[in-house]
Order: sequence, then C-alpha cells, then structure tokens
Amino acid sequence: MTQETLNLTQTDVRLTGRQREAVEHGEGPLLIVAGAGTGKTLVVTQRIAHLIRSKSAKPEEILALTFTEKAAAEMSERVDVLLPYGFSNVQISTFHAFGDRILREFGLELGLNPDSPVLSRSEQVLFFREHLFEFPLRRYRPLGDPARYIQAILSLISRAKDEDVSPEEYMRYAENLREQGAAHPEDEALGEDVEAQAEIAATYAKYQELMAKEGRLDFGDQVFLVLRLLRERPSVLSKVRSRYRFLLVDEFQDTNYAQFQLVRLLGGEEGNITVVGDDDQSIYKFRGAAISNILSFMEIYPGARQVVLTDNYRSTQIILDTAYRLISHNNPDRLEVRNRIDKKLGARTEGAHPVEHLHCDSLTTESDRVARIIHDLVQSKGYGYGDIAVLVRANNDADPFLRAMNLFEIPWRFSGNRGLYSRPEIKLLMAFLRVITDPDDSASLYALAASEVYELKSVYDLNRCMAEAHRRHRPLFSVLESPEEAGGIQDLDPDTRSTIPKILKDIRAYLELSRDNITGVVLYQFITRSNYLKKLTHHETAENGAKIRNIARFFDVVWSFAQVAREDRVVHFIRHLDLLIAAGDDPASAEADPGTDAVSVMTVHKAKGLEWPVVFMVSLIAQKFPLTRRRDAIELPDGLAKEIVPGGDAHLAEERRLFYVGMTRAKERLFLTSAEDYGGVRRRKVSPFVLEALDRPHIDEVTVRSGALERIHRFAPSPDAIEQTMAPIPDDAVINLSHYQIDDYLTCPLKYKYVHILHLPFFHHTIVYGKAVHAAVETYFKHKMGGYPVTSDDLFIAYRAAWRNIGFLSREHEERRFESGRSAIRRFFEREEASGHVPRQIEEPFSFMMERNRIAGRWDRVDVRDGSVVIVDFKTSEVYRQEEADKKTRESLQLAIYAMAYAETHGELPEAVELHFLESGLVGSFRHTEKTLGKFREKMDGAASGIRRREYAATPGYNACRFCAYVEICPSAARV
DNA sequence: TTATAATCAGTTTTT
DNA sequence: CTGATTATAA
Repeated sequence: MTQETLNLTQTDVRLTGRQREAVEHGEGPLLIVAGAGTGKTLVVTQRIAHLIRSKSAKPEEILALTFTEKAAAEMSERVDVLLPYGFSNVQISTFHAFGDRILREFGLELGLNPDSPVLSRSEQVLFFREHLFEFPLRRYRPLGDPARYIQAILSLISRAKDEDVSPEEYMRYAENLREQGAAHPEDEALGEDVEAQAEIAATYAKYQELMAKEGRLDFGDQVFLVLRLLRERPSVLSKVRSRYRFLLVDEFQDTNYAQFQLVRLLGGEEGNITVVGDDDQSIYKFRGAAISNILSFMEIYPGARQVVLTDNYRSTQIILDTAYRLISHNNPDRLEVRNRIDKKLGARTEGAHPVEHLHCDSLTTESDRVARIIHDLVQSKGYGYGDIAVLVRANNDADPFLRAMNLFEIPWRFSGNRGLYSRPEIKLLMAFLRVITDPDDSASLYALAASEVYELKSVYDLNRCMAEAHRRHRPLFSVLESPEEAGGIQDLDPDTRSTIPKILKDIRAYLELSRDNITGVVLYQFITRSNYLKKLTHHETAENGAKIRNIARFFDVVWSFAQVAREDRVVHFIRHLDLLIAAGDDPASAEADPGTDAVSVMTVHKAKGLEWPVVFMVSLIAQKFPLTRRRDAIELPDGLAKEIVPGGDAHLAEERRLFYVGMTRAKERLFLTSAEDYGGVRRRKVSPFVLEALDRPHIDEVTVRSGALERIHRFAPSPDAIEQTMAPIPDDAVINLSHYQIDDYLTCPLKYKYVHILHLPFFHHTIVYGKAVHAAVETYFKHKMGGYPVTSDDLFIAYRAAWRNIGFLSREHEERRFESGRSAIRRFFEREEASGHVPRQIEEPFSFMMERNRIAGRWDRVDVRDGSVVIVDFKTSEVYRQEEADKKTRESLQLAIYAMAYAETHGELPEAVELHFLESGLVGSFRHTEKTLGKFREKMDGAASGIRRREYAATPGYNACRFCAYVEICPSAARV
C-alpha cells in the first residue's frame, strides 16, 4: 500500500485492530462475525468508504444489500457522511429492491412485463380468491369453506421461493413421491401425502402461470425470478456481474437460501463478498432465514478471511456475561464452536447494576411493579422516559403494561404491527369514500357529518335527523336534504342549519368528481378542499403528526389499488378494500413522533438493532417465552428444503437467540419479570431462559406480591358484564328451548341475542346447502314411510326447489357446490336402497321438561334395528375420518338432547345415537349413558339460567368469531 | 406407567 | 377448531 492510499484511508474515528482489519481487507471473501453492540454498522460503512478512498473500487462498483428499507436508509446516510459530495452513488438497497430493478431492466428476457406490480400479501389473497376455481385443488378447497387454505398455500409458495424451489422441481418431487407411493400401497399416510403434494405442486405451477399471465409479481419473485433470469441468460449474468466488483451483505444471518444463492451468483467463485452477521442473533427462521448460510460460509469459501468483533460498546459486563451464559446453551450449533473462535463479548463501558429478576404473584402485580420502577427511575434516578424500553414476546402481551403505565401517567409508544384501519382519521376517510359509493349509507354519512372535518358544534340535531331517518325507514341523506319540511324537525340550531347544506353540497360535488377521476384524486381533493389536511399541519401536535402519517399510509393502499385495478373508481376501491379487510389486511398504524420522550414498548423482534439504558423483558414464563412451536398449516416437505437445519431443538434454539437479542439491548440496567398467575387456572412457571441466564436451578418463590386492596380490585366486575336492559325471567316461569338456542348461547350469548332475540337475518352458503340436502333426504323417507315408490329424480327435484342462491363466493362456487350436493344425494339414495331399512319414525317431534325449561325439537329419524332403538341425524359438514365422525357424535349437544328426550318419553335410553355424514357416507356412533348425559345437562342448565337472566355479554374467541355471521356488526368481535 | 380428559392459547416480520 | 401440554384416573 502506498503512502498516498494510507493517508486516504485515515478516518476520524478510532477503530480497534480487528475492526481495522475488517475495514481494510482487500479482495476475496470476508466473514465479519459481529456480536451485539460491536460496531457492525460502523465497520460496514467504513469499509465502503475505505474501498472508495483507497481506489479499490469506484462508488458505483459497490453493491450493499440489506434486508429492510430502514437498514438500507441508515447505511446510506452514514456512508454519505463519510464521503465527499459526488461520491454517493454507492448502491445500497434491499435484496428486493435490487431484484426489482434487475427484473424491470431485463425482465422481458423471461417474458415479464416490466410494469408488473408487486402484490402485498392481502392482494395475493385476493388474486388467489379471484382465480380460486381455476386451480387444480380438491382437498385444499373444501366446498364448505373454499377459501380456507388460501393463506396456507400462499405461505407455502413463498417458502418454496425462499428455498429456491421452482414449480418444476416441486412437480418432480411430487412425481417421485407418487412412484414411492405406488411401491408401497399399504402405507396409507404416504398415500395421503402423495395426493396432497401433487395438488400443491400443480397449484404452485398454476399460480406462477396466472401471475405471469396477468403481469403480477410477489415478493418471493423478486429474488426467485432474478435467480432464474441470471441462470438462464448468461449474457445478463455477465452484464450484471461486471457492474459490481464488491458485494456487501448486512445481517447475513437473516438471509434466506435463495438470497445467498443470488449473492454467490453475483460474486462468482472467489468473489469480493463481505458478509456481516451474528449467528446468535438469527431470529427470522419463520420467514425463511437460513442460519446455515452463516454457519457454513467458511466451508463454501474455504479461502475466506474471518474477523471476529468482540469489543462491546453498549452494555455493562454483567449484562454481557448473563447473556453469554444463556446463549452458550445453544452449543454446539454456534459459530463459536463450529469455527473455533471466541465470541465472548468484552464491555467497554462501566456499570455494576445486577440483572434483576422479579417473580410476581400475578400479571397485575407484574405490570404494576414495572410501571412503578419506571416511575422511580425517572423521578429519582435521572433517567428519561425515552431511556427505557419494555420488550414483549408477542404484541398481545403488551396490553397490561400499557394500562399500568397509564395509571402512573407514564407516556409510552407502542410499535404494533396493525391497526391502521381502526384509526379514527382513517375511519373518517373510509366513511367519506363509502358515502361517495352509496349516499344512502346512513351510518357512513353520519360518521362523516359528525367528524372533525365539518366541525359541527353539536350533534344534537344530527342525531334527531338520524332518529327520524330510522323511524321513517328512509336514508339519512334524504332527511338532511329538508329536515324541517319533510323531516318534521323543528328548531334547528343555526350552526347546523348552515353546515348541513354545505355537507350535502360537498357530497354532490365529490360524487360528480368521482365519475371520471381515480380514487386517489377524489380523496386528495376531499382532504385539501375541506381544509382537513391544513388543520392537521397547522396544529403541530404529536397526535396530528401521527394522523398525517396514517393518512399517507392509507394513500399507499389507494395507490396500490390503482396499480392492480382494471378501472380505478371509488366504487371499485371500496369493494376492493372490503375484500382486503376480509382477507386480514390491516397495516401498521404510524407511531407517535420518535422524538417525544416516551417509554418504548415493542416486541423483541422489533427491538433488534436498537438499544436503551434500561430494558425490561416481561412475562417471561414457559409457553410464552419460549413460545410453543406452531407448525405451518401446510409445510414445505423436508425433501425440498435446502437449508440444512442444525441438529437439536431448532425451535428452542431460535427462541433462545431471541431472548439473547432482547437482553443485549440493555446498556445499564436489565430487568427480567414474570408472574405465577396470568388469569388461567394453572400456575405458570418461570421461563427456562431466565434460569439459564441467571444460572439458577429453579425459581419458585414469589418475590413480589400485590397489596390486599389491589387484589380485591382485580375482581371488580367489568362494566359490560353488569349491564342489564330487561328484567330477568322469573325462575318459576316456563321457557321453551331448542338445541339451536342452547348451542348458540353456549357459543356466545351475544350471538344468541342476535339470532333468537333480535332475529337478525343471516345467510351463509353452508346453511343453504344443508337445507337443500335435508329437503331431499326428507322427501326420500316420507315416501318410504308412506309406502310410495321413490326415485333419485324425486330427490333432485326437492333438492333444486330448496336451493337458494345466497352467500356463495362466486357463481362457480355455487355450481360446484350444487353438483357436489347432487352426488351426495345420489350416493345417499343408493346406500339407503341397498340397506332396505325402513325407519320407524321420521321428523317426529318431542318435548320434555328440565326443571322449568321445556326442551323441544324433532328427531330426524328413529330406527329400530334388531329390537334396539337408534336415533339418527344427517349432516352435510365435510367429515372424512371415522374418528372425527365419532368425536362429533360424542360431543353433539343435539344428539345428547335427542337421547334425553327419548329416555324421558320412552323410559329408556336409545341403544345408540348416530350422525350420518352425507358427503363421505361415514357414520359416527355413540351410546349415551346417564353419566355422559350429565355433563350436557350441566351445560344446558348454565345456558338456561343465562337466558333467564337475559345476560348477553359477548364471549369473543378465536373460533366463535371466525365462524360467526355477525362479525361485521359485532362490537365485541375478536380480531381474527 | 400409560391412556384419557381438561386446559389453554392461537406468534414473531419484511419485502 | 386444533395442537400441545399437563392433570387425572385406570
């Protein structure tokens, strides 16, 4: 190296020997193992600057790849500071942005449209849903819920692309499997798998075909298709390769298999590839991160130089030692063991606060104590709120801590990952767009008129108009047009009298505008002409800042619709938005201004790369951290995954790394907290990671208890639970109950109210289908019982007559469902004809008393077989396994009631109860005894007394809400 | 010691 | 509803 270049490499920061070695490394592959807090970003940016200053490379010959936009922007900024003006054309981008650029430049070589929009996950779901019946699907498209596996299939396709598995490769795998299956016909599980994999493989191929045909890309394509392009077009490869002399990859432990393949392809055999990472911080397995990339880098590039950074500039030695003790439990699948290096971090900062563990009696105590400590740290230890973070494992765990901080008036900032659509400013924009779509949508018009845009001084008159509209069954719009004459509303407030015409005038103007303007334009005109945007920008509060950023995010949604829409008009957008929301779309809402002094609350994943003087890791109990593993609904077969997963419990090891990431965020003080009681019946155990970190064999003594008063307050009833609108039904009054009522009440009392008290109409395709098939079955038995001849055509006629075109996903869905019903009926007919059984009773009504409850219903069919009574009910739900059929029969409240009714009216229990599943022909059977019925009686008693007390408090739950027809209107619906 | 019932929680995130 | 874990009855 000449004197001149040496001068050029001088930097204004002091680098350690190892850091300098990494920065000044010349040509050839380089692995920088950079532990937490060792100045990883510093080294990467200095290295880029060095390469340019030493004239090893021109700026445009350097390509630096990161995983996130945020990381790319940060790196870019820091490089800019190091280099003089005019040197900032270093390419620093995310893998996806880089891939996107290559595809737009050379995509035509693969027949890709360079303008292809990239679909978000929810847009993918919509795309798939639109083409649902074009895919060669069977088991993964059950007609009772055809959209059920869409998410799972898309996840699988995304995983396949991460692993660089093409549709062709998947097809070959499925064919091989089929041959194996043919060789072992006795292996039933294999046989199942053969069918499933063939279906998936063909669907993957079809998906790629349809996406290409319609000119759509997904995120996986931005790497996967680039790989294909570079492999199939050597001319493109050499062109792209010659552009970049030096490649740098940040957070290398989080790259997936395909991304590493891309880097290898670009870098060539002994390329100038610098990768920076820390195997102990690999926490993104679920999105394809292949820890084997970093673990085997030295094997792939045997000549590579390895630099290990262990000087830690962040944390105290106590914190580092505690974290090291934890992560050592991941041996031997760590670089430290594999590459025989020393990764033990050494602190460069002073400090002696021990790592504290607080084990509380309950979650309330835990969150309360955390808030109390934060309060003290700020009041008397000189910390600011912004110096403190509370880290959780899952977003849901944050809630109690936010509440506790509210009680102590501690400002906080929660970085969740959803919630945009429930923000008031976004609801307002949606209400506006809905009014444009349908001016008679009174609820939306009300929301718009009452919103902060129109600044109505009082909603008194507006509410009167709304009530009037309700009374007369007229839309609010028409009442507002002439409230005094037609509406009969007197004494309007002058303010209202002048504002309402303005609102209506605006709506008419925007309606006109929406005729030939795209959604974005209409929406933009609304927020500017109404001065809403100006109002938000003029009062510079943190809240208004967040609102503006949220509105900007909503415009992103509008914009991506413009990309994919055949015609972008407000009416179409609203429909699209509704479908997106139904597909689970809900982008993150903007965080409060990062500059404000507030405690940061976020998941450990989000905290990666950040640091605070004080860190709390909370709710550290077994089953929460480590979280129990949940498998993908459809997994990529091991035979196709290319990542070599290290032995041992890979899931546990990843959770341990996550815990390690959390601990190493702390600079001065680290608190680990847990509790025994999280609301369930069981006592919870302290997370094994806490024991590993603190090197304790067990922790069972609770160190923090709450005061008596707090414990009492915990049992205060929630305001919802005690709200009652009507007097309870007296105990001695008789009420009628059907099994539907009891079932619905047990599912959710509010659902019961909607169905049986308010009689809200409800349509679902499974109901249509069930009723139509039942009609056919009934026709058959009526004929048989009456001794009349009956043909399958008679059944079809009854079936068709009972069919309604309601609630199907598409015309195709309806047609297929109709056909599947016909064949189920045909099979039913053949089975029954062959059996020769004639039932003793059909549709026989019954009733009996349980206390003062009259339970009534009718038996579908009662058989007498060899002198024994069997009660039968027919089901159209899709059940294909005998054990499942038996389980459903055993657990059916309906059949339990039938058995009780039989015992009450005939003095003895039936020999058996049966469920006949018409789709598969399976029959589930169960014999009830007094004991088995006892449990059902308890449940029925509970439901009956709730119904008597008129308690309709909702019991939202994962499944109760998922299959409830009223989720849209239900105020208590759980997020699904 | 092993089968069955009861209980609980339903991710994590980016492109 | 489902899968996993833990408590219990046999």
